[in-house]
Amino acid sequence: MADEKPYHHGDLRAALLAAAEADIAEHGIEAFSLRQVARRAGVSHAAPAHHFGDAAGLLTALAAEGYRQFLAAQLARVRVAGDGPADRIVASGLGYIDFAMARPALFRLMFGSARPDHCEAELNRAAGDAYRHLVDIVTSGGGRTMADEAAVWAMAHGLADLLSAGRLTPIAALEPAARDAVLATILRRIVPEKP
Amino acid sequence: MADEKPYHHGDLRAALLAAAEADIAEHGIEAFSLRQVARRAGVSHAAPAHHFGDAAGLLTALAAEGYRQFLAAQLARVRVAGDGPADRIVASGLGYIDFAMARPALFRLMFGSARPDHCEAELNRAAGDAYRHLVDIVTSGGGRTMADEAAVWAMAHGLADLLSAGRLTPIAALEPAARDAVLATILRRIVPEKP
DNA sequence: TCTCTATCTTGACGGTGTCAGGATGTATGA
DNA sequence: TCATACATCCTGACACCGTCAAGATAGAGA
Repeated sequence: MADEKPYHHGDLRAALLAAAEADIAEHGIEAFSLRQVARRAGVSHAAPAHHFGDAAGLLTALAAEGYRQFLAAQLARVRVAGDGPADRIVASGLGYIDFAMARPALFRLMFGSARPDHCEAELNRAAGDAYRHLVDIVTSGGGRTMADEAAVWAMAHGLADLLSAGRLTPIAALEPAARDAVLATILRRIVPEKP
Repeated sequence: MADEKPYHHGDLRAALLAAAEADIAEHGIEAFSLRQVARRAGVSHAAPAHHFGDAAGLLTALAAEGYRQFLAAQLARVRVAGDGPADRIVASGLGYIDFAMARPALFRLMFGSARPDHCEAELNRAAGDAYRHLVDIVTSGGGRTMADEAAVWAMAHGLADLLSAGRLTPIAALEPAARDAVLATILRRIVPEKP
């Protein structure tokens, strides 16, 4: 009790991040408003500045958290996939697409927006971790060249971006199991040939 | 002469479109400002409203023009490509990527922004023309299934999006001829097999 | 020449991000 | 215990933004 309106929020930082993601999920990144997010979290319009500096700081922190969950989505798929190197590449691609379809606004913030500061240390590290996972998966799957890596990344990213943007509707309309099957077939096409 | 500051601009509509593209190319779509564009074109802050209604109207018209040039970039590559069906698919993909790398801000406006009204008639038609070209190229290249179409589109789009965003730097750093060779190799991997 | 209309300007309104300075709790240390 | 220091949050102000209404200007047609 006694929590009707405590002066100190408790965990305002986390609340603001959650409010920001809800806001961009509802209205899109273009309509993002720091004051709107503050209202949603029930604090004054200048409260976010103390935790994030400015609007770019909040979106940067949100994108960094996004990259961590993005990597987790890929690892979750890999964990339940077969042991073959091709299976792991396909599974990782499906995780890539899972995340993009489940959190389209966050995905666009990470890959299609200039508002986060992509040079900031925490965001850079989170994005680097995800990239290193990609390289590991591809090289352990027999990939040798720069083209192998680019092909796998671009295929997963292209499917994820188009699907999360509401294109490729015939595939997006499939039920999950059938959709996974089609996407796995496509992803398997560009798995580097075993030597 | 007598053009020091004519009250009537002459072709303000075209001037505003050019100013808008220059603006988003310099500062990104997120920093787009209608007043800034008006200043760049040398007119008052409310002048754009007469031609485009509001900011979304201007960006919608700009995106529609972008789709026309996007299709033209693909056709230009196809025109100088070999006659084989696979050659035409690869050429179209290279044109897709050409456009994204040459006009990254415009590409993002078209594919990664919710500010244009993607339901508006002119934009919808221009985007539909580009999509129909894709389907034509794929089906004439032996594609039969929904997966064939999605695979070609996603591969070209993934490469284009990543390259235009400054990722895949090892490929972006190559000189044009070498880059084309690498990209063509990647694109050829997903060309549907001849029956 | 006179009027009509498209074009552009001016001025105002509410909303936004950011900054400075003040208010309010919480923790520290005598 | 209590006073001081600090982190946290609020209030108020400023310039900028998009949009609307109303007025000024120029060219076109009668």
